[in-house]
Amino acid sequence: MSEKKKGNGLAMRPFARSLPMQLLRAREALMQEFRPHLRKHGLSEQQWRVLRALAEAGSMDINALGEMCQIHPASLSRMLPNLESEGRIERRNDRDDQRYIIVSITAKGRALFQRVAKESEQIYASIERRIGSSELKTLYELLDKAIRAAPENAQEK
Amino acid sequence: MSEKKKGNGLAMRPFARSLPMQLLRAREALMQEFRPHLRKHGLSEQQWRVLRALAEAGSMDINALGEMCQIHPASLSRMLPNLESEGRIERRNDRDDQRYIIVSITAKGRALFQRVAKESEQIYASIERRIGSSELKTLYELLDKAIRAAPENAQEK
DNA sequence: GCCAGATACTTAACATGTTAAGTTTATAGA
DNA sequence: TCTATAAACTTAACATGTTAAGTATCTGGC
Repeated sequence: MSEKKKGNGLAMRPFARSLPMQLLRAREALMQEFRPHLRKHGLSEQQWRVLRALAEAGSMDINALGEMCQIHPASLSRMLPNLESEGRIERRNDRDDQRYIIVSITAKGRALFQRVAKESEQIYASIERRIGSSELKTLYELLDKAIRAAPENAQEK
Repeated sequence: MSEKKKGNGLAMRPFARSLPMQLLRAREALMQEFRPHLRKHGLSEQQWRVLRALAEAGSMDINALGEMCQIHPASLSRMLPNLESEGRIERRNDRDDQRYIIVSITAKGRALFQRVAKESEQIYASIERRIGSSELKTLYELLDKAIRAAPENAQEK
């Protein structure tokens, strides 16, 4: 309103051109479609990520699971006892190094995963149709590039 | 290991091709660079979004602020009293409709915004160099498309 | 073998995300 | 005007995000 003309008077690009913000917006827009579906199965977004990671990659220690799910080990320490008491995962100490906790998915957990996966894929297919298969591929490539562009993403260590 | 060959035996595309997951990964990778910077100024990621939104768009009611910042009104109800007691924002009731709370940034808040904005832009410029200006532009376009592809993003209502 | 430092995880404290219920104010219709 | 409904916000409860501190275990050097 009372800005002269020197850019926007803000010394900063507009909020809509904040990459973290747009990534958040895009993610929230997508999750709006998935959340009710997960909720119907009694799963939080984070619990679903854990089941999915374990179903795909097998048993893992806490740090590896956290990296794969993008969930902090401290959060996992709180979540995993619940998932375990519900019989969806198991935890055991590593034989050779007692510091490590090895987490794995149970048969019950895998059965749940299969059910949820089926419906999730349908939602995903719908999203892919709307965005376009080619654009989606490009989007993945650019996201990968942005991830790799980070200073030290500590992929392995 | 013991999978036959039917895809990956998972009835689901790999985790790395989950769009919400890659959006989260990319966002986390970027925020790793911004968070220490914000922290240095005593701002949480969410507090910074609020200041930025108010600096850019002027005063707003809670719902509009929540939409712009992607922060739930319930979370804002908890955050805003803190920002207000620190003298960074102000709240007042709408004259014509007492249900609305109008939030605005103070001079002190704006001064803080300007300081943080300056450094943020430098970090952002570094990221833009690494990703590439052209790719970044394409990335924004695809993110916009993904956001618009959502069923009903309730932009206005 | 012993000890300092590193590693993996847990716990605690506080902020925020998420949902549901509650409160206040406004609006529309009888 | 009165009342039912809706809208905007708040509060509460619980899960998760985030950081720092704490515990147990391991590793390497003496």
